[in-house]
Amino acid sequence: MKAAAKSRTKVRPGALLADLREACVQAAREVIAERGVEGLSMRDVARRLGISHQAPYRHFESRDHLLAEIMRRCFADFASHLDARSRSADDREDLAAMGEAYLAYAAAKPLEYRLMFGTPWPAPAHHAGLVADAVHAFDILRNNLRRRHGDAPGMQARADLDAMFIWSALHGMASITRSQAMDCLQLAPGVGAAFKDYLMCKVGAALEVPVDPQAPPRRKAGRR
Amino acid sequence: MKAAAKSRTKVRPGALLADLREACVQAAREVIAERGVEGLSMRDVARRLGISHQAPYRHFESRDHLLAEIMRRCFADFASHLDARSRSADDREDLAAMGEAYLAYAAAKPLEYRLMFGTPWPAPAHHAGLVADAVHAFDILRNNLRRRHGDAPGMQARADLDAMFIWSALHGMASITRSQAMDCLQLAPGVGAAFKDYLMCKVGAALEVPVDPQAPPRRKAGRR
DNA sequence: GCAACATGTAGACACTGTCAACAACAGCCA
DNA sequence: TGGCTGTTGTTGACAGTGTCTACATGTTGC
Repeated sequence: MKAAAKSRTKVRPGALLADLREACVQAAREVIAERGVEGLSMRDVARRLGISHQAPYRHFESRDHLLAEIMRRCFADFASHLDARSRSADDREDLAAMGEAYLAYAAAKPLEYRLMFGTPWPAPAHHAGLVADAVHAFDILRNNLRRRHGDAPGMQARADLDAMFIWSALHGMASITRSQAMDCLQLAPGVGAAFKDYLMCKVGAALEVPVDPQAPPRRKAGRR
Repeated sequence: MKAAAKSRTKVRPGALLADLREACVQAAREVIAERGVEGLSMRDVARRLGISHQAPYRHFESRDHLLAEIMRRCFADFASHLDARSRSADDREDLAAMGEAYLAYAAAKPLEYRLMFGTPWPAPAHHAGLVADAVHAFDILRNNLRRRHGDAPGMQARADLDAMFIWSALHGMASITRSQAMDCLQLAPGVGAAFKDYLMCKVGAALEVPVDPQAPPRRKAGRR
């Protein structure tokens, strides 16, 4: 044990820092995978690595700082996952691919998804360069819609509204699916399987319909 | 102190149980309101009530059981809030009123909303009659849509799909708004204010559009 | 009156995050 | 070569947590 640490430091000074920091992050991700975010404990991380309970504090100011670092990586991973979607020249097809990629990520990595979008951000997250990756992911969506809506005045707001609408539907579906609430609702047969495609269709259709946000629909006959 | 307790038990045996149980729930809700769900602690509840740290355990098996009881009340409160919406004979108007009520509740009681829909349910929640209230709230929405779609075969599934779509959009918006993620995104001016009405319009429009969930839109020209 | 029961208290245990003091070691400079 | 300084890791504390056990007290039913 001690000899191993010694040889490590002899071979490459400073490597121990990087190694242990990285090892902490990996161990923490394992803990989260096994017991969820709430089950993450600094002492458990240290125990898994066979180091003292205070060693991780040399690399992370607090538990929340460790969590923020993990969240940062999740956002970067998520953004690059969206970037790696199958591209299409057609903006509508590209948008659909984005939606599929979003939901696929949420389904494949539910813990990471919940970490990013389902838990309140710890305070250190706001100072960890984490927001940049989050905004980058959103901009992938936003830029697609800005291309569609053009640069006319007011159209940027329209694009942002569409982006927020799409994000709401996707995030809502991802959250609801993850929560397994559907198991309690005794839905009609086939609903669970068809849910995703149905939602994507509805969202796509909603984007094609011209909307005047000032006038609530079918309140009065006048169209404007 | 002791005299008060004595007189209480003298007046009505068993009242002390109900009193303290109720007091625990109220104190716990205060803690949650002040420090969030994560900050809820049995010992803190006891301290606020001036009782020993073990007294609450006479009325709640564990912290999670206390939390489940609070969640149960939240769901009942939420369901009755939806029931108390301004009724309308027109199903579409009624649906809109439901959506407004849903979002109003999420905005007015963000902590309760997060407790119900944003945190993983503690194990005791599944055995606390809590699901019934949750399903009741969902049925308010589902019944509206079943009226609209009729009883033809397959139409129940369609109604459930619409319900899930609507819930996704509403829940997504509520979550995103609550997370204050919009503050980071540098949205175009007015987007924040218009978001809710825009989303409601889009959802309403999407419900009017006929959708064939089998065929992804604009993949091929053939409509069926 | 007495036994059974419900309720509340006190003390312990293992666990947590985090602070403070200490030890080992690297690199730097005289 | 030797000492100084800063980094890294260890050890030991402290206050906080949920929960188990043992105990006290007061009420109810026979």
